[in-house]
Amino acid sequence: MFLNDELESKLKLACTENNYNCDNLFVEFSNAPQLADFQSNIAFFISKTVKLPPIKIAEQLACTLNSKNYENFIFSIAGAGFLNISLTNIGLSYYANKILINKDFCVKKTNTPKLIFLDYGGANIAKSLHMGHLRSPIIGEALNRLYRLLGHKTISDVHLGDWGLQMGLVIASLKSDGILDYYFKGKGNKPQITLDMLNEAYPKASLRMKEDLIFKKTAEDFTLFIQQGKQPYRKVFEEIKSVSITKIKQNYAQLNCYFDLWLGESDAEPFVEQTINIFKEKNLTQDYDGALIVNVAHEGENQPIPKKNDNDKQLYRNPMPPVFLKKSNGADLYDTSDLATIYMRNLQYSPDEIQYIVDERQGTAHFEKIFRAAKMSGISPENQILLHVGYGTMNGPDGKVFKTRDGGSIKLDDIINLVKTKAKDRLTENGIKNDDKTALSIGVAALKFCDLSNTVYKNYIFDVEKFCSFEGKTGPYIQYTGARIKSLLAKTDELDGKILINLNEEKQIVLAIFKFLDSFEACFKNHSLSTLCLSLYEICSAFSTFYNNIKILTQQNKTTRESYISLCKLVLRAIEIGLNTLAIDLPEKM
RNA sequence: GUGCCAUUAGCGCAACUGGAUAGAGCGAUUGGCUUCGAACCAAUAGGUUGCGGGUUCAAGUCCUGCAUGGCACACCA
Repeated sequence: MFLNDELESKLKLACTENNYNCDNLFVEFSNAPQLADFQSNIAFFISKTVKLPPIKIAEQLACTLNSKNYENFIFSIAGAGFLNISLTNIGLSYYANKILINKDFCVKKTNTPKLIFLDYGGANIAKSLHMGHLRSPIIGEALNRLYRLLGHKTISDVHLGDWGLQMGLVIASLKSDGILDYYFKGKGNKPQITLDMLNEAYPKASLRMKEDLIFKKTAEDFTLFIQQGKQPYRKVFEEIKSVSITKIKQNYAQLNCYFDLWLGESDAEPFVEQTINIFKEKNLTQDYDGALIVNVAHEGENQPIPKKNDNDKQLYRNPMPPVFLKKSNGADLYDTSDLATIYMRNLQYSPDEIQYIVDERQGTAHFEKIFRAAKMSGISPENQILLHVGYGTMNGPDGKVFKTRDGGSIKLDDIINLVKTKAKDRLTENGIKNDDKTALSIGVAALKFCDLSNTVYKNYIFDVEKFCSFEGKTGPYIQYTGARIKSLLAKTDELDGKILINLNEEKQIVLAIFKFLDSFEACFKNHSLSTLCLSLYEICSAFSTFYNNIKILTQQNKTTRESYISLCKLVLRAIEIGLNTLAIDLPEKM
């Protein structure tokens, strides 16, 4: 916590003076805010080793502490043995000013900066982005910014899905429709491959594959040909890739998501052979019906369960399937490219940590085995952290993965247009001169804040209404508070004054800012932005109360007026830092 | 079948290492714009934290059993 070091050292001193052991000493925000601002439960711990009731111990500590006459704090006791700490107005004012003039807003930087490699986005080439692609870039971008704010270095890679069977499927489908005659038969003019063609081809091919085994085989062959660099397959692949990337970049930019690297699975291809050789040299590979596998199961894992009927699928106790380095037809797989990618990243950047922001469903089992394989082979050095930040699925009202009525998924473009239109209507309704950029930033704020407010690993119910709701605990409410402060500050040119806290309304703002500063650590630890979202809301809520009850610019007393204005600046700065971390814009007017 | 995750107010969600009377938001009811921006503020109602046992001074939180739901489980990504 922001005041932890200071309060804990005071408490430690008091413990020492009373000859108490101060293990387990920590200070937290009060659970009974009507009684105090902070609390410590140290007396409960001390009473385990000392034969005294906790309340007596708390009393002694409070007495010792109060005898020091600290001007910023008052200590008291309550309940069974809580040691309560309140800030005086002098204390509140002191810290408010300290934060205001600090260039980092007193955001605690890390003592051990790391190089963190982030893998998020994960769009697929030849497939337009849909609802299922929302969370990874939103969460990834926010984590990226959080890490940098805390003093870490980061590299972000969009890691496009451009290397699997999907590519073979799309090309096989386009070819059978005659679109690729120029490449395959040398007939006609070079075709302009469009996004619409790709969007149509993939689902069609995907369906066809399930019934048409010859087509499936063709697609698998094509996939292999692309991977082998055979023409014209490779050329068509490159063509499709460049068409897709343009569109994907646009989509991500609308969400304020940017990447240092625009690499894909295919970029690890030059490292595949070396990667596989490492496994072979260490005798980690096995042959499995012509496929090349690595067994990563530990003792007792992946035990086959006897089948009831011969036709049943083989199931396993404590499932932990092997890593597949090569298919029996010689093609590479998801596993192969992920391992080669780790090898490549370590060769080029050797990060301290690699984080994958990937859907829990497709990630949990997969990354566990990939990480095991990477450690077994030494592709990932022992001290490198490999982490899968798995996020929950967006479910429909039935609790299952969200599907539209026709069984499909909503396109990302449609979602963005929806929230943007809704925001635009609202701007017009309020008589504010508006442009597409502002409308987009408000709509996207609603969407992103809604998503980031949820605990990252939990599934949540996708609700269109909620995604574009602008009132209450929402992104636009935060933006609105910021815009209102900006507009107010534009009306005055008074110099900054010292913040002097007197009113409860002011106190609540400062306490909310303490919580805000505290939230970064929790977010870092949990790889989740929900605590930051909440504390940002609490600042805005406290400010709105203040704003409604107190007249700022017309305040007669100059010192008080200047203090109010500085308090506004303090809040605005918090909003700016918070929204910037979440990668949400702050419009001038809305 | 095996494993992982979830279950908290009408709804969708919070609750920091186990701490005090489980919290805001939406929705509902009510009040507040002649005053710095009403995407706002204030107030009221709303709970046996899925069920049972256990550990503890203290359990939504830890352990255990059960119920319900979701997800994953061999050459898709």
